[in-house]
Amino acid sequence: MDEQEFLARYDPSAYPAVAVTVDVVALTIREGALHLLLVQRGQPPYAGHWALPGGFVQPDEDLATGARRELAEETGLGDERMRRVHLEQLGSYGDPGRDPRMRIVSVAHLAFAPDLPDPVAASDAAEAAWLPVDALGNRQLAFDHARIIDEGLERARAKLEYTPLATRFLDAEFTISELRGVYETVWGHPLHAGNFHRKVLSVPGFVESTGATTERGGVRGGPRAKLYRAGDARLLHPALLRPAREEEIR
Amino acid sequence: MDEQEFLARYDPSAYPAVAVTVDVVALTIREGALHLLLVQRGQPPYAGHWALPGGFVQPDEDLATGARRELAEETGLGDERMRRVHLEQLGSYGDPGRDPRMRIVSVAHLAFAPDLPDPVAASDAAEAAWLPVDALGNRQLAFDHARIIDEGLERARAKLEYTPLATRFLDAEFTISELRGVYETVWGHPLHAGNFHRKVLSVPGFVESTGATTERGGVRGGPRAKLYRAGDARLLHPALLRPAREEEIR
DNA sequence: GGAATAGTGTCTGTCAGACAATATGAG
DNA sequence: CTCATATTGTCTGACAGACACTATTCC
Repeated sequence: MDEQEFLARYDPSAYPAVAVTVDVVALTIREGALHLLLVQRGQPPYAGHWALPGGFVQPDEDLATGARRELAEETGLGDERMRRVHLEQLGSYGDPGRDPRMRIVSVAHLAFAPDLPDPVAASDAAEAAWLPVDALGNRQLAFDHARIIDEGLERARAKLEYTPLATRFLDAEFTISELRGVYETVWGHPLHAGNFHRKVLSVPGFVESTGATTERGGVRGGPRAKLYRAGDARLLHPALLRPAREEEIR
Repeated sequence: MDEQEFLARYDPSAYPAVAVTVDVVALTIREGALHLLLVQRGQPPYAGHWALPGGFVQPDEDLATGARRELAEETGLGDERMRRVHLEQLGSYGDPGRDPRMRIVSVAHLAFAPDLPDPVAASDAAEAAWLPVDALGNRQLAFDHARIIDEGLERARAKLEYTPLATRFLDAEFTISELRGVYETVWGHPLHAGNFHRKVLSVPGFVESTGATTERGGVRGGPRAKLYRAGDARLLHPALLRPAREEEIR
């Protein structure tokens, strides 16, 4: 039996029935707080609970494309603004019983977006919104999405250390202070302005100057800040490390 | 319609037909060279090509359990020795067309194992073997497994930097030189013995002394080395960084 | 004895973090 | 003018990497 013949005889239904979905942990920063895109489910299971945007992967699309499509549908963004969104695979979640309907393996993705307009609820959701991640504790999350979100947040914090992806939370041009704000928001504690400034400029390819400055100083005074855009580095070297986290080591 | 009723009416076959497999990039060190567990396929598609060990995820097991099961089947290891094997999820690969039979999403895993006996070929494979990763170039790899292996190797190199997982390539007790050998093998270049020694001992929780030493010195002379076992750290702090890789940054 | 290895000591350049200083612009 | 902020400078301790040295053991 050669390959052609084998394929002709192949019966897909002979294998365990599994469905594959793509879910997206989409993060943005609004008013100095980290926000997460969630949809309120309109249908069982978990009707009324908040859940990650996502859905079944379509036959003709790869996983990343599926995640990007789901995110675009939920945010209502056009191609242009979607292009500034960073998207990467986070991990797959496939415990039996994580979905009561059937065996569903979810391929979770992580997205970093600049401040975006309020989302539009898709057909299968009652509502969609950017919610502050610090206030998720009292919300009922569907499936194992609380765990996926936790792992997404930790991945995001780690990624800021050794990649220039913090710039993806900002518009194309930004000041060093705005960039510092991203780090402070995602990491959850203040950074020393002077040291941060010097460090960012010393990492090759992190940011490049536009030559321009802001139109005005800060709301409460201060000189106009120079504007920068993202550089061409894919990795930060040396990395911008978070202060030691003794509790996470053991 | 409540949740119960909804679930009773739910029709799994209404969703796109996808199969989910787990594949394993299993690494070990033999004779100072990094080796990878591969099986030679006995059936189409890609009959005769080398492939990662793996298979369909079973209805009652989660993804990590499936990967562990596939690895145990292929290596013939018992529970005891499997317990010393590190296994983590690497990523999912689901491009349409990556498998000519049907839409298959593969959840790849990465495993670190101490030197293990030669594998036994499972039923669906003509042969199974630990092959040196440096000599994979001239072998035909099935599906997109070459890419998965590349990403597994890069993940392995990165993991040695900030986790103590290098110890998983060794037996329970090891010398600092053996540990250095793991780093040199995985990273592919020599390290300074003295500096490595001091660094390893200075990282809290990386290794702990057993109080014992080796029975004899090295084959070509030298004093007996102290023996260590893995410590309780989950992360290395400060990390053991690879020398700067200028080419990987941009 | 000769050679290789384990383990320790020392020095230097780099860098992170603390702190200080200066300059600019909002109110 | 007063204050907050942007940006640059200085200092100190930690650490990585280069190099050197001693002790131990194999052949």
